Amino acid sequence: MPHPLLDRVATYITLAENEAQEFLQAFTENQVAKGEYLLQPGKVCQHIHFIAEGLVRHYHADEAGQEITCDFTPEGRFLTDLMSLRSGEPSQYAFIALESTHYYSIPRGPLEQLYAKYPAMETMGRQITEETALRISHQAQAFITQKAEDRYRNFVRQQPELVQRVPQKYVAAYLGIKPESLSRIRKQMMDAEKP
Amino acid sequence: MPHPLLDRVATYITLAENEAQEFLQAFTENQVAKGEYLLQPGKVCQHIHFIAEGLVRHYHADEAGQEITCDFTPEGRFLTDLMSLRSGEPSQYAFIALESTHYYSIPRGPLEQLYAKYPAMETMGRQITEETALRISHQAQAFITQKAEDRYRNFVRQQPELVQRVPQKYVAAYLGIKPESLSRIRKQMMDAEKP
DNA sequence: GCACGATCTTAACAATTGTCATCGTCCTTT
DNA sequence: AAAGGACGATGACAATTGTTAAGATCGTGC
Repeated sequence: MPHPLLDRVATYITLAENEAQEFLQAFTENQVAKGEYLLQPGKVCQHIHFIAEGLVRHYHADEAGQEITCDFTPEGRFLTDLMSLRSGEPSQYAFIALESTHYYSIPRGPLEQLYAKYPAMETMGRQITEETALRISHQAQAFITQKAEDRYRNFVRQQPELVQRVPQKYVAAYLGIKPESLSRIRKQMMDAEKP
Repeated sequence: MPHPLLDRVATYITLAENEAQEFLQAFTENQVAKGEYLLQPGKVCQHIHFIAEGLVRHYHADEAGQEITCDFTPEGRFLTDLMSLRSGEPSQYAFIALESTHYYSIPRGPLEQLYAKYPAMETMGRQITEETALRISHQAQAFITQKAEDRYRNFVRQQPELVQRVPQKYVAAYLGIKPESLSRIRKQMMDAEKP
């Protein structure tokens, strides 16, 4: 029987039926409504989550207490704060649902046990971490080399669904600009399209 | 006998003497002069490097063919392009020595063999990858939330040695601004200090 | 030592983005 | 239906950074 989490795992490694069951059983199944937290601000991140359905916004509060949206996780991707997970200290981030979200969670301890028992799973974990690092790295590149309009164009091109699903003020925060600036950029793009 | 690479490994895992020797023997020892490449542009990255002494600049060429400095690796840190290493495709990056650099390199194959033989080494590899991801993530955060002057202040505070060792035009590129802008920012900071 | 090129500084002006204030729309709640 | 609030659009002005050009300084090689 198909399962979104096992489908994703299958893209990395092949598990025997009993291994797949043991893997799944280490996870809990959860559901949050729009506006509810997967990780509350100031709490310790103790799980790795897999988003089966829905959309999550990552943010953190800077020194001035401002919310800074830094990423979105839609269905099909993993989600955690590696720093907090490893150190056990409170996370600097919060995860909040932009849509009703269905997800699976595994605590660090059981995950480490699976890693120890099945080295292939650790290999998978390392690959997922690497991919996350690459995603973040690519985003950082974009910030260094591109101006806001180019970042927005690329965001629209690379994740067109998200443009529809994410309120513009969060898109603006993700792009590192103010909502007014995003409005201005969108207008310029509209004007340029239809002279 | 102390060895910079084993010293670094010892901060993650404890190796038996024979394991340490097997680990070391999988590496080759290398030396490049200032201005020489550890990874030439357009080549496949086939190794993970450990910088024992020296300083390396990472850059990549964007669509317009411009060099974009994205990071520096001083002595004591690991260095690779995970994307190219994993895919076997040409790297989008180049690594070039800013100073005479002494380093150790291990190809992907032997590393994977070590991972398979000693799961603790894979654990270490995963941790190093996570740390790299966190470093990059933190840098991306800084770009989203801070203006250029703040990014420069933090760079000076966090890596004061590098400010001395890296030519300013590369610092500017790393900060995502033009050399002229960095000059202006430095002047403003000097003026503010000594009125 | 000298000359050359690379690097850094400085200044004026242009482009981009931020800030502030206002307005309209849509949605929710009553 | 009315009131209120969140969201987005718009415009004027300020702050930041880019662009261009010129000159100063430094190091390197001849």
